[in-house]
Order: sequence, then structure tokens, then C-alpha cells
Amino acid sequence: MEKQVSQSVINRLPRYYRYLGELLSNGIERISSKDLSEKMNVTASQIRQDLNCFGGFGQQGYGYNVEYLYNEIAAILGLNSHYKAILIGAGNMGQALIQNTNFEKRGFSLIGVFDNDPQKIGKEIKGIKISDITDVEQFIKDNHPTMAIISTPRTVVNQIVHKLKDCGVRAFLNFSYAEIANSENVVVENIHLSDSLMRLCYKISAKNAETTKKD
Amino acid sequence: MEKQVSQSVINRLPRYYRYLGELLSNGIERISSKDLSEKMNVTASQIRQDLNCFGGFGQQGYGYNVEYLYNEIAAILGLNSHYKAILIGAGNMGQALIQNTNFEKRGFSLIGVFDNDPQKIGKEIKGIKISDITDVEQFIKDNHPTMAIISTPRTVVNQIVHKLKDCGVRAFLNFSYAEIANSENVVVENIHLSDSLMRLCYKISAKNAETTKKD
DNA sequence: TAGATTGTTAATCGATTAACAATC
DNA sequence: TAGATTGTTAATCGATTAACAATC
Repeated sequence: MEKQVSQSVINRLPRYYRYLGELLSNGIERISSKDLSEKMNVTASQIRQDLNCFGGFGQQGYGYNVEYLYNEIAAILGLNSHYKAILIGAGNMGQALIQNTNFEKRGFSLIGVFDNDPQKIGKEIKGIKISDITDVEQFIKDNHPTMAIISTPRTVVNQIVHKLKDCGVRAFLNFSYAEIANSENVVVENIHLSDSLMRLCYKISAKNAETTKKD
Repeated sequence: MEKQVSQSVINRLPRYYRYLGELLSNGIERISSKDLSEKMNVTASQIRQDLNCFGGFGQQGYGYNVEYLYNEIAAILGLNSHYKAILIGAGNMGQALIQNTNFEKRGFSLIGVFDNDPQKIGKEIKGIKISDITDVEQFIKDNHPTMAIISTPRTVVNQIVHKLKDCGVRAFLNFSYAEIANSENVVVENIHLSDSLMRLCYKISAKNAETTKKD
């Protein structure tokens, strides 16, 4: 991994992984960059370039072995890791997230859930007891989670993130409307639901304008 | 809007909107591209280029009026629209989504929720009664929703999307693991939670590798 | 008027695509 | 061996940044 891999390539890796997983579960053993490119609606060139950032996984005249490539991408992404993760904010969004996401298959283990609502503290989600947010610092000192999922109201995000950084949390999956600045030593993935809604709204509006113009 | 606006620009618009909203609620009246660029960690040049895809919203020697620009971006995105939306799949993810998203401020009105679980049908979320999924075609014929939020198990996604397209639904917000192909006449926004997790996993792993190398 | 900052053109940079020699 | 398809280099395209004249 000599040169820095571009963000565009990294963004596409999970998608490759998804498609290969589907091929795998359909019992398909090998695939050429051309066939995959048609399924995925990208160019074959791009697929080959992307993969070759990490090594040569194919074979001339044959293509790629699906299972092998699938596993290699998993290794590149680090999906065999078990980075410890905690959830901050056990509202309905946070809870839905936990129920619907297979952390274990994505490189993470969920080891703690925190909230400030006395009604929630003590209850269990997916076998994990919800703890009081005031205990989070001690918990981090004892257990050293790598990642925190932020699913709180935006008003408290900054304060919480600041505290978690101080305790050594190094990665954030952010579901709140607030933006987490990705400073030195910290990696962040933002999932801004409202941004997606706005983009969709734009696309609909733009398409409407286009259609109207044609008339 | 003569030439096609690039996807990169569109992707950034909601972020501008978010930052301007924050400035606005902090009572800040005007801002220069330079100051905004420092807050947002982008270049001033990019901000000016992006905005000028849609028109000249600033004034030399002054900068941009925050409220004016905020409203202009809302107009560009089409946030003043009321595109009718339906939710397919009232699992905990679908429900959390509805509870946490202010559709009205993002250009949409939620007018229906559908599920196939008899336990859920008839119950209400946010004042909307959950209907039987078998009634969805009739509902669409009567009410003409523009957009559907897909929050079902992936096994049924293709079949449902196919049906909705046939009935005239033209936009999809996809939360399922399955991918919705964005065919002719249809716009799609995919929110693949597991892709985000994988990207985060990659970033952590890459950062670790980097640190290790230094030792 | 002088200073500030835009809108916009030109230069640079990086990402995507095309082409093809290497090789299974 | 002939055909297929990769890995990789070179060409193209588009997006970002820099620069500056226009102008408030």
C-alpha cells in the first residue's frame, strides 16, 4: 500500500464487496471485470484500476475468482477486525440502528450503550444493558472502545464528542444533524439523513424542470 | 440552469445549507466566501464556483447575505416543495426514520405508511395509520405519491420497487441493503448503513497501519 | 476614493477511460 | 497455440484551485 489510496476508490470498495457477496451467494465462481462492470454500471477499466491499488487479484484470460476477491476486499476493508464500539444515545434511531446492523460482519463489536434518560437506563437492547451517560468516561477507561456511534440530539453532540476524544475514542459514526469535524487522529463517517432527503428533493425538482422545458 | 450541474456540486449543496442555517440561527448577517471556507474546511474558490452554477448571490466587497443565500439554496434544492412520500416497511428502522426526520422542511410530505405485518397494520405513527401493503397500488392510484422510502428486508425490495415504478413512483430513498438501480425516469438516493460502517472500518485500519509503520 | 470581495477565466491537478502488451 | 482478460501505461476528461479584472 505504497501511495495513498484516493477517497473515491475507498468509497467504491463497499459497493464492490456488496456485489461480490451477491454473486457468491448465487454460486457464481468467477467473473471478468467486463461482466462485473455491466452489472454495476461502471467501466471495466475503473474496476481494474481500483483493485490494482491494492494488488493483482485477477488472472489474465480467466478474470477474478469471486470468493477469493470477496475475501481479499474484506481484508482490505478490515472487516475481520473487532474494533470495540459504543452507542451514545439509545433513542429510537439508535436502537433501530443496533437492531438492523450486523456490526460483527463489518469489523466492529458493540460493547456498550449509553443514554441520559432514567426511563431507558437499565433496560437491555440486543443483550446490552443501557448505561448512564455519566458513567461513559469510566467505561472507556476500562474498556478502550475505538469507535462511538453518535445518535443524540444535535445540541449535545459537540460536548459529548469532545469528551470522548479526550478519553481516547478515535472513530465516530455520526447520525446527528450536527457535523463532527474530523481533526487530527480522528476518523469520522457522517450519515446525514436530511442531506440525502435534500439531494433527492433536488433531483426530483431538476428532473421536473427538465421535463417542463421539453414541452 | 443552462449546463448540467455536476454531481459533486449537488452533493455539497446540503452541507452549505446546513452551515448557513447555523450561521443564521447564530444571528450572523453576512459572510464572505473566505470566512465560510475556513469554517467548512473547503476552499473559498470552490464555494464561489459552486454557487455560481446557479447564479450570482453575492456582492463584491460585501460577501453573501446569510439569510438571502440560505433561502436561495432552499429554492435551488426545492425544499419548498411538498412532494408526497410514502414509507414502505414500518420496522423499527422505518419508524425511527419518520420520528427523526422533518420531511416538511426537506420538501416532502409523508402521506402513507405500509407494512405486511398484521400486528402493525392499523396502528399509528406520527398520526398516520399503517396500511396493509396489499393496498399500496390502490393508494398510489388515488394519491399519486412522488417518492417512496424503502425500509424493508432486502429480499422483497426488487419486487416492491418494480411494482411502485409501474404505479408511477418516481423517486426512492433506499435504506435496504439491496441496491435500487436508477433507471430512466427514476431518481434514487441510497443510504447504505453498512457501507458507511465498512468505510469507517477501512479508515481505522488504514490509520493503524500508518501508525505501525512509523514505529 | 480605497479596500474588500465577488464572479469568472485560466492553470493545475487528479480521476476516469482507453489502449495494449503481458500472460494465463 | 489461440482466445480471453488482466495489469498497467498513456490519453482524456472533469473538477478543483489560483488569479485577477470587475465592481460594490
